[in-house]
Amino acid sequence: MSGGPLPTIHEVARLAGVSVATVSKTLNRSGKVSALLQERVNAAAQKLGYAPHASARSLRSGATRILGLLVADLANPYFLKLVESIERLSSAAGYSVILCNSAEDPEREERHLAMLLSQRADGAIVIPTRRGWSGRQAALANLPMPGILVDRRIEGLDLDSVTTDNVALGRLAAEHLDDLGHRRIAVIMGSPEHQIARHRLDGFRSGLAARGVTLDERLIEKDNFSEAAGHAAALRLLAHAERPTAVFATNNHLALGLLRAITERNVSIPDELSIIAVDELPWAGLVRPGMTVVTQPSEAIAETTVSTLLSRITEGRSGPGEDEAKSIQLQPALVVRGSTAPMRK
Amino acid sequence: MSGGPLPTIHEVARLAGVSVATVSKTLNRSGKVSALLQERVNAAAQKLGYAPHASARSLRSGATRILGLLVADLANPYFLKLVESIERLSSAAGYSVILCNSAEDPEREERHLAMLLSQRADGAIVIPTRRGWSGRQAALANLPMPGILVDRRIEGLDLDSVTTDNVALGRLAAEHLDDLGHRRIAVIMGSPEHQIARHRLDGFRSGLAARGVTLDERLIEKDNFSEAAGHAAALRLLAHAERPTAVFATNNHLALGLLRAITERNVSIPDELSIIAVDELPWAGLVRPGMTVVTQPSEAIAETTVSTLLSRITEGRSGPGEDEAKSIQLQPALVVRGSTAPMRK
DNA sequence: GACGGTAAAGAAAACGATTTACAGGAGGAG
DNA sequence: CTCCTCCTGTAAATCGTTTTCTTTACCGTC
Repeated sequence: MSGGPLPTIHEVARLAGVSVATVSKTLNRSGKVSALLQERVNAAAQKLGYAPHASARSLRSGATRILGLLVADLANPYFLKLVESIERLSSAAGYSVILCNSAEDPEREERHLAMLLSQRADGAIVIPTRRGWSGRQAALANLPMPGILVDRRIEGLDLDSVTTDNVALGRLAAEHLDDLGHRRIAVIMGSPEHQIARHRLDGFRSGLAARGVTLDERLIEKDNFSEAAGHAAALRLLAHAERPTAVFATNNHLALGLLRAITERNVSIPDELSIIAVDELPWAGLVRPGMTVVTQPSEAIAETTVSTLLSRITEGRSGPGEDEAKSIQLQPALVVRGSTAPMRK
Repeated sequence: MSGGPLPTIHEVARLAGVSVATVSKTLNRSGKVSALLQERVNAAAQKLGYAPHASARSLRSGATRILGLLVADLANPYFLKLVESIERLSSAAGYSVILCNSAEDPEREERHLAMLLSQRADGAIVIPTRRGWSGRQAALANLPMPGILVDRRIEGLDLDSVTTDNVALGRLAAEHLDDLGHRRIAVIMGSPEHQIARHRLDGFRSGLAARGVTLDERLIEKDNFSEAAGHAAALRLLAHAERPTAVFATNNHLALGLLRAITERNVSIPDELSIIAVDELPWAGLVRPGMTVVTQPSEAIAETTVSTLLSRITEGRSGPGEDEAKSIQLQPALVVRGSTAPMRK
């Protein structure tokens, strides 16, 4: 917060006694410059505290080295983890990240996309909002820069995507509970309109079916993804005539609601009830026996996302054969802790 | 991810049958353009899907409409809340936000600052790392754009800052516990080298002193800010010969550790022990009687930060009288829930 | 009818970098 | 000695805007 105008490449050139072209070549390690002049140029740049003007550079070169990161919901701790990893990886690769939060609002999402277009970001990483994509796929499909979808896919949109294999995730949870001998199993699934919830439930159901266990449809609680919904669903389940011996909560908000109901009703975990949830959470340590969870590979997802996007950017969609959108699915993992236990005979 | 090169202002001008200057004036609502031509220009821009090239615009106009947001630790939920609010407010004011996470690493912080300088961000919002500022204040002081510090201040640095009044925060907690009649009170303070922790403790101590209560120095637990440190400190306090009747945890990681210890030792809250912490937390609902907390006014802090920075940007540090850095402190609030109760006689 | 004033539109000069195309000099071959 | 070829370094064009400065046209007034 001081100092006059910043030095330009001309002043560096003058101080070093060379032309601006030589300065540019030296700083970008492109073209041939003798060692002597390189020395002089670097010294001059250092002395003046020269920082190249990114706008001027991008205007001429056509690349901004900026990535747009458009997140559906920053408050979601899982997305936050993705944001953190993506920022770190992009930054390490020399890209800056413009962060946008759409807060599940399609209108904000659209405004942010327009802004990223104006900024001529070199690429866009998008966790799309849940709804409002019916007529708007064009907005993403027509993006003039490479784009990639994370965590959520959009049906009928020809764009790279990286997601968790949510069917496998459901199956993993199912197999664990079956291994422990549970038969009366409940699921708090969230909104049935949401693709991810459906996949997790499908995987869970088919996982049980493969072991010869049928999921009781009356023990599937459907509503939305809020903590309140999870709480209400859990209370209904606990009031059942034949109380389930295990519960699978398909999302962390739901799990939080479930835990609250359990605390209020003084249900003992895992003696009276086994519970399994999705994703590690900061407060997991609070839950006494430790939460058994199925985790999404967030770091791997971030890595795959960034590297896939960057190669699209550098390759410039050249080969006409390799041009199809990739749908990458990564595998979840089971982490067993104390909140699940063998069913008592 | 398609379409050829983006249309430029020249193509809009040609389609509308006017000069580029007229297009520019129309789109920026500056200068005089007849209604007829405005109509034609807007129609042409619309039809071509024209989006002005931000780099070209900034190069000429000198303003990027970009703010840098450099955060010491994205994983901290309190900072996350600030990030969320700052992004929303900036976006509403027409600014894009480049997000940088230094992860408490001074080196990353420095690299990010250099990047923001190169990008010619119009302003920088910085939550500085805890350490490593001894010799580096210059890096911030010499920033050529307006900058503002949030949450943490740096001694001897002439820069605007917005923080919580942490002395008041400590006092608020003290008065509440005194109102309830507690006398044997413990504090888990975190690192004594950290200014914020010291302020909170000072406020707490003087708040008690003003009521004629002396804080027992042996009940002040000092270490670092980790969950593990909070846990260890809590175990020591619970093992005390004369166990305290109330505990103040000055930070959310510490509170988490405290809660874990309490759960493990089966201490009943608030019957055996009253606890008070800092900041609302997503998992607060899990704690049975509800957490009594002193909250920092995060939304107000974000608002003040953004508006102060934006006015510095637009006013361009003109008036030589009003030029001094402002240190703004905002007031915390007490939220009483079930985790604190009157001391039993 | 000449003149001045005003408003609207356009021509052209920046902004600060990259990049292309060219110039100059050294060195070697014929 | 001349010609050709590298090899460095430079001049100048260019990217897409904004902005300044002219130009043009129109109108009312004397």
